[in-house]
Amino acid sequence: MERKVRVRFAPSPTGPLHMGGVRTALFNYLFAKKHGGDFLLRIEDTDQNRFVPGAEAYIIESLKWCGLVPDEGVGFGGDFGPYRQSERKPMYKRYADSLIDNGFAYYAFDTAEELDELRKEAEARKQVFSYDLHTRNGLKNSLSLSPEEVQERLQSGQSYVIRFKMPENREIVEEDLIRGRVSFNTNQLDDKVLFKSDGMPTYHLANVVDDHLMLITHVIRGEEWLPSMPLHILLYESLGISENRPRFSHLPLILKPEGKGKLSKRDGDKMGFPVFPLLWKDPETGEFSRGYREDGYFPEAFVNMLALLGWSPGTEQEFFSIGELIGLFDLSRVVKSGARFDPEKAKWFNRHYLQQKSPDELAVLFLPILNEKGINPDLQQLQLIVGSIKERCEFVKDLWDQGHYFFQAPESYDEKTIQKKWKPDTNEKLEAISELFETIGDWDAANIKEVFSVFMAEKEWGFGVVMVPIRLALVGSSSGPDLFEICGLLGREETVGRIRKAIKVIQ
RNA sequence: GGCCCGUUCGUCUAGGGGUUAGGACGCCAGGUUUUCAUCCUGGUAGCAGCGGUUCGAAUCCGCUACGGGCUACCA
Repeated sequence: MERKVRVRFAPSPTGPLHMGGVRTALFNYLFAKKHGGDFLLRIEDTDQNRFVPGAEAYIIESLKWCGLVPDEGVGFGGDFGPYRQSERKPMYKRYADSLIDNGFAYYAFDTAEELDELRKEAEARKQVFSYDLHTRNGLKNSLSLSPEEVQERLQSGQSYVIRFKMPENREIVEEDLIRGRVSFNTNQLDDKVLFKSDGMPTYHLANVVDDHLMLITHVIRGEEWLPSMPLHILLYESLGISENRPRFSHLPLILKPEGKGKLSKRDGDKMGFPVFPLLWKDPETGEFSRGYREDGYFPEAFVNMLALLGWSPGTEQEFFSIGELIGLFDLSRVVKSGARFDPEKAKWFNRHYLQQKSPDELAVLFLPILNEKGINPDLQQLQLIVGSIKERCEFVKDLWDQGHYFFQAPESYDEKTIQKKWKPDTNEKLEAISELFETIGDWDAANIKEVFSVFMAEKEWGFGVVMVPIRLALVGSSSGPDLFEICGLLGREETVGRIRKAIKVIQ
């Protein structure tokens, strides 16, 4: 019988979730939903030293914002809990003991200081110390020490770790669902710690045990885990649980927009883009890191952008709803090489999703920004304004930059435009136009344009010489939507008032 | 250093023995907008290098170079 697909996203609560982590969650989610399976959230908090308060809640909120809601996990219930590894602590020792009993693992009594010393010595000789089949017999462990001494140390409560005894000269070959055949020789691998002296398992043990217990069918994780895949495979084998063990897929990393290495928080700070989904306040330093949500990105845009970073459906389609992504997603189409992140393209995606929204929707999103400035516009009027300026915007907050003059008369006028377009007779012409405007019957864009055109034709004035000055009077600069539309939206009184004010102020 | 993974326009990618090597972002130009932005049209630009296999290689193989990851009682 085919097992139900079950995948997990398993972050550590050591800080805010990185956008690379969000992408890993996304690909897991897409894969699960594509196959009618389950998507779980497991919190891997086995390192008490690196625990950061608030990080877990941040992870959960980030997933929710992106619409990647787990079927099971911390905060979401489920039958395979607890889903926080710290709460599963008692389970792991049993597995570690079984490994010892069957000769696949051993106790090691070397202190962290002793090992540190060995590493330093090796470094001095331009070598790298490795706890492995070549060195383990010369170190303090249950392989090198007599059984009596091991018993004695154990009984006296001396602290120890449990290490995996890496077998000699075995070829571990695995078919990675993204990379294809990957192989390792165990002679190159070291004896990893599985169980720490504080009684907690390391990632390797906890990960394998939990994936087994939670019936995980596919492990989809970042490429940084590829080197430990043979260890994990051997662990399943040694634990006698390899029959239904998961298949592996290793995702390419997200790289810096420029320069070397993977994308880091620093890059965002330096180049002015968020690296995290949500705003984060470091509980220790109080330092803030910007988030996509607070920067004004729509979750659909963020998810769409992330989906295409390292994956492509093979068509020329660029915009996808989450439903389309689920339908199209395929691990074999994930790219193998690392992807440089392009903040410009992220903005482009947001522009697209903003343009897709109706003026009503945008007006609702814009309203809080206006309220904060003490402006309480009529909602219907606001929708009209938004409709005329939205195509110039990438973010909701751009609506203010593009349309502030609808709510506040300009305080100053663009100096360059004055120099270029404000001629000696401009004031005179604008006064004539003000008088004209006062006589117009229906004050709407089409009619204003009509009457204005007739007037201009009669006077034989060129449009260019008055259009820009009027715009300057109304807006303060030389950009914006159609001038008559602005006049219509502003209303007759405001329009004429602003023109007359400009006549007074300029020249 | 060792091990593993990778390499198509500046960037994200399609293409997996015979293609004018396709699309998107960016950039540039033209058109529209009597402004600016949008929008439309066009353009720019790429198979890392060298060997091999083959009638034929971006595509398969090898080497080199370059990039990335791992090499903790971190995940």
